[in-house]
Amino acid sequence: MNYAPETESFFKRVYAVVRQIPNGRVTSYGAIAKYLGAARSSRMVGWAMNGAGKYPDIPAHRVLNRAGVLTGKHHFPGTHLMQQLLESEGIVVINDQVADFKNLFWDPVLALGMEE
DNA sequence: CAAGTGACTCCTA
DNA sequence: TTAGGAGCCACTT
Repeated sequence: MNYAPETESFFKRVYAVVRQIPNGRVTSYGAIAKYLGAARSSRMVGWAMNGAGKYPDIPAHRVLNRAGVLTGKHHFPGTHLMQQLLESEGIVVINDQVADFKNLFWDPVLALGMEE
C-alpha cells in the first residue's frame, strides 16, 4: 500500500468510528465524514471502507449511503453477503434498502459527541 | 504530468 | 415532487 501517513490516519479514524457502531444499527458515509470534519469528502469514507476489508473488526456492512441503500454490496465477497450480515443483526433489508433506516440510523456525532 | 474513476452528498430546475 | 448536474478528495491508469 502506498497510502500516505495522513491518509492512513484518516482511514484509522473511519475504522474507529465504524467499529463503534452498535450491533443492529447503521450509519451513513456522510455522517462519518462529518464526524471526522470532512463532510464534503464522503467519497473518501467509502474509499476508506475499500481498505477496511483487510480489517475483520470493521463492520462495513453497517455503513450505507444517506438513503440507507446498500450501495457497496457489490464490493463484498458474496453477492448478498452485506444484506445477510445486516439481517443477522436484526435489520430488515428490502430491495437493497434498509427498512426503517431512519430509526436504525446511528449518528457518530450524536453518539460520540463531537469530541474532536 | 494529465485525465478518469468512485462503497457520496448537496444544490438547483 | 422527481430528475439532473456540480463539487469533493484520493487513487489509478
